[in-house]
Amino acid sequence: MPRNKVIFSLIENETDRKVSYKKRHKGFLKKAQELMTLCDIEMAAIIYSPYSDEPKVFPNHGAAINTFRKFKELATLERSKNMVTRDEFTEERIKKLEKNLLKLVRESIIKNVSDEGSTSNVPQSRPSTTMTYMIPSSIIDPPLYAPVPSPMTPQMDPSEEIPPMGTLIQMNNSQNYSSDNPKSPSLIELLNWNNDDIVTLLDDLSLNNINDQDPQPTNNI
Amino acid sequence: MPRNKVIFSLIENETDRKVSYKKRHKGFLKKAQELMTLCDIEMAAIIYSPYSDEPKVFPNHGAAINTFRKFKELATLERSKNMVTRDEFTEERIKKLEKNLLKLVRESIIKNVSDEGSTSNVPQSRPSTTMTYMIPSSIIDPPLYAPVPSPMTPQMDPSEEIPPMGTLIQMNNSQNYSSDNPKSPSLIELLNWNNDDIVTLLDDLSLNNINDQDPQPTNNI
DNA sequence: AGCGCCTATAAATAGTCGTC
DNA sequence: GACGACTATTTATAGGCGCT
Repeated sequence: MPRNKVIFSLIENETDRKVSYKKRHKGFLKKAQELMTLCDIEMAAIIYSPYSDEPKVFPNHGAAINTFRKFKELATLERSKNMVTRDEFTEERIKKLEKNLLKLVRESIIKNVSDEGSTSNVPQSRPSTTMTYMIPSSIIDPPLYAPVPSPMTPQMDPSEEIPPMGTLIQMNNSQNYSSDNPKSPSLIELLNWNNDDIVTLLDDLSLNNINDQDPQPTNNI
Repeated sequence: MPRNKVIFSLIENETDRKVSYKKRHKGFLKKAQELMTLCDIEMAAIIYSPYSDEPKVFPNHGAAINTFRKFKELATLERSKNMVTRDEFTEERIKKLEKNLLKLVRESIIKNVSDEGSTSNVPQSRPSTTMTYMIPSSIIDPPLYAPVPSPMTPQMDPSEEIPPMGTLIQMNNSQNYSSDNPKSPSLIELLNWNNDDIVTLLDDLSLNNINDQDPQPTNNI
């Protein structure tokens, strides 16, 4: 800008460009610092350049992170980048967990009935214990109110979509079970899980650095 | 800076401060634009001020998001803000799932043994099926190689830390089980889960917006 | 108080030169 | 070629003024 007026386009000469970058980078940071200090505002900046291995983060790492946090579209950014909120993930997990546990319990029962006495999965040097265990029929014969497959059905198609427990399936023979018929209990109920169990199962304390403050009013978002 | 030299501290007078902010804000963005264009670098900035409801995002929303993505400490930021990567979440889920399933299976067995014949959880109008089910002793008596609690132990302390299946516990009596002793099978193995089952259980296609590119080489990080 | 405009002046910096 | 220092200039902008 001195000597010659600046041309607002890429500096073609690589050497000149680097020199200019270094000068302007320094000036830019100074301007940023002035703006921040003189006017008492919050700001952050990142500069990636070919001239440094690390990005320049203004005003510093921690402050920049705090500022980025406030960027209200950050959640959208993360969702599209292989990240989800804990609540979203947890909800999906519960559904999937219940569905798959149901399937696995069924398969496991079928397998153990047909292979009765087999302990191939258990170390031979360890004794096995045979216990009589009440299997609620709703686990074996779901979906409730739907045609009951034989327990000896060889193997369920893994790709088969199993409706969630508790879902009422419209019967083919249109026989109507009225509302006095109890609803199928969910697998979670059958396993005597309560809400605390679920929370315990899905909550991970090691990931909780709980400092959700957002103390600032929305007037400067 | 003209007329009077600038004093590098907060402008106390509120009116002057706002005027100065407006001028400097404009100048700052111009400097940023020049730096970006003349030197061909990638950068982004956010400015929160009391003088605008929306933060000023430079150079624009989408570009800023892309730049923030590159900020390599973003994962740390998210972890502390109730967000985790899918892999981190999945790994923790597997551990927690196995641990809690183990506990629940134990409790369920204990409950059903002591309340044998009870079908309180099952609709009375539906028949129950009693099946003989081989319970591997390692489910009942874990941790394997550790002191074995009585199956009739009333109720496990929910806060009790259960070592992951497959972890070898050093015995108190120092009796050494050499390596020819089979390793405790994991609960997942006992349930006849294979890797595909795990993936199915934990993978959620609806959350996969797979666009993991990172096409840029690391020279401008 | 909040503007837009003006202007004098402080700051920023492109180009140059000399060293390594 | 990459710096460091040194200008000569261009830019940025504080303070003023007038208007609303």
